[in-house]
Parts: sequence; structure tokens; C-alpha cells
Amino acid sequence: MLSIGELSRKTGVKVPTIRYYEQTGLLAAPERSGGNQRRYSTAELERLAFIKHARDLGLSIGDIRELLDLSAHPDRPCTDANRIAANHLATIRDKIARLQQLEAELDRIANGCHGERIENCYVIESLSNHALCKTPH
Amino acid sequence: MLSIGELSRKTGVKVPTIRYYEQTGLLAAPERSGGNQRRYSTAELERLAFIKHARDLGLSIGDIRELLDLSAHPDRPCTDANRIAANHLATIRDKIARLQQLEAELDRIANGCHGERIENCYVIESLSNHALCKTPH
DNA sequence: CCCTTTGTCTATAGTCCCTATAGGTATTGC
DNA sequence: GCAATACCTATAGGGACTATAGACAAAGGG
Repeated sequence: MLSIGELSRKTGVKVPTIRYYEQTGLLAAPERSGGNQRRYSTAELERLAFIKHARDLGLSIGDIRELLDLSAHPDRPCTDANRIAANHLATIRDKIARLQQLEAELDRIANGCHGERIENCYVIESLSNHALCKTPH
Repeated sequence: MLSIGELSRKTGVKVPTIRYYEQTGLLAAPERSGGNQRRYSTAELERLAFIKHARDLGLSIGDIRELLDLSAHPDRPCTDANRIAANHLATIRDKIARLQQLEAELDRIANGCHGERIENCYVIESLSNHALCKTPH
């Protein structure tokens, strides 16, 4: 059995975050030691590792909850799991596309300033006047 | 003079957000009508448009506060404004890079499932077992 | 002038996903 | 046996809003 600190070290999830997951029902309340401290089994370690991995991939807690529920039913079709993954992939691609637009515009703005003083600073000017922008955002 | 709703329509910033900005000191408290409603001048419209543009470009409220302070001092050097823009550009590039890593991994995961049931679903398997991953994240 | 609709007011709570703090108790290692 | 470390609960904070409730104001038509 692992203490919460050991579980934290093994998974890379911070101690308060583990307690927070328990509080919100993402993790079940674990066994307790004589002195009322949490004690975790290997199954719980695996569940948390799953959560951490999914969080690292950017999945929302809601999605993760759904995936965990699914994984408890090995005989169900895996269309839902695939849908969640595909949706998230689409979200990420969308985010990348939007960030790339921002990148282009910001590059132009950040490298377009050859002024010396705020008076004629292209950064300030560009923010003041949207019409100076070359790309949509 | 504009009402808060007109200001909202002209800038694309939602009414509660405008009130929130006022509350946090990003916008000064405007004049009031006889019936205690907010009335905005053109200067205030421009300030909010600046904020909106900067927010759309992903700048934090803190950065925007700094930029607004700077723009009130036309005679100062614009090194700080350039620094803020360059830092933000770097942050965005970093975000893009990390999202692209996630994209690669998620693409692999989301399109790697040829199972029918959760039992042998590659999505679930991949999340359970980090060792299956090909790229870091 | 009245009525209705739409807009605005304040104050407060909720969102997401944690993170930090305070004040106290357990466990561990020497 | 004791100090250092880890753990406990409960609560508040953070960033940037968003939503809600209950009440007052403004604008347009008859």
C-alpha cells in the first residue's frame, strides 16, 4: 500500500490534486491507515496514471470521467472512446490553427517596431488600430 | 455618449465583461446617466478596443495593464512594449510546439484503434500504458 | 401619458482545474 | 525518545470571466 506522497511521486500528480480528484469523485475514497492516512493499492495507482496520461494529452476531466466509465465495461463497443479521442484531436488541431494565426500577426507586430519611444511604437499602434492587422483573429 | 450595450456591440466585449474590467480597474468608472447607468466616451471606446484586440491576440490582463500604462507615456522608450510582445510571441510558439506533439500522439492513438470493443480498444490501452507512446508529452 | 419591451443596475455564486494556506496529527529514521 | 517529515481537514484564492436573481431605467408605440 502506498501513502499519498508515494502515489504522488510515482504518478507525478501533486498531493493536493489527488485529494481534489477524490473530492470530486474521479478517484474513490481509498483505505485509511490506523492514523487516518490514505493508503492506495496498485489498482488505484493505475487509475491515477491513466488520468494523468489523459490530462497530459489535454483531455478534460469530463472526458476522462467518461473514458474511465467506459473502461469499466470491456464488452461495450469502443465507438464512444474513439469519438472522444477524435473530438479532442480536432479541438487540438483547431487550437493550433488559431495559435498559428496569432503567431503570424504577433510576429509581424513584435518585429515591426523600429521606433524608439512609445509615441511611435508599432506594438502600441497595432493594438490601438485593428486595421493595421494583416490576418484575421 | 454610449450606453454599456452600445459599447459592447461596438467592441465585441460582452456587457458583464465590461463591468468586470471596471471592477478590476482595467477600465475607469465612467460617467453615469441621471438614472445611474454607465455612459462611455470615445476615449473609453478606444481603450476597450485596445484591450479587446490584445485579448484576442492572447495577451494576459497583466500584460495589457502594463501596455496601457506605457501608452499613457508617449515619451518613454518602447523597449518594454517590445519585450512584452516578444515574450508573448515566444509563449505562443511554445504552446504551438507542445500542441503539435500532442497532436501527433493523439492522431496515432485516435486512428490506431481497429478494435470493436473496449476490451481491445487502442484508445483505452494507450491511456493505460504510457509505454505505448511514441512521442514525449 | 401609459404600457410593454428591452436594457441596465447591484450583488453574489459558479465555472474549470487546480494551488496555497493554516493549524493540527502521524509516521519515520536516527 | 525526539526531531523531521509527511499527512490530515477546511477554507480561500486565482485567472478571466459567465450566469443568475430581483429591481430600476429608457425607448417606442398607441
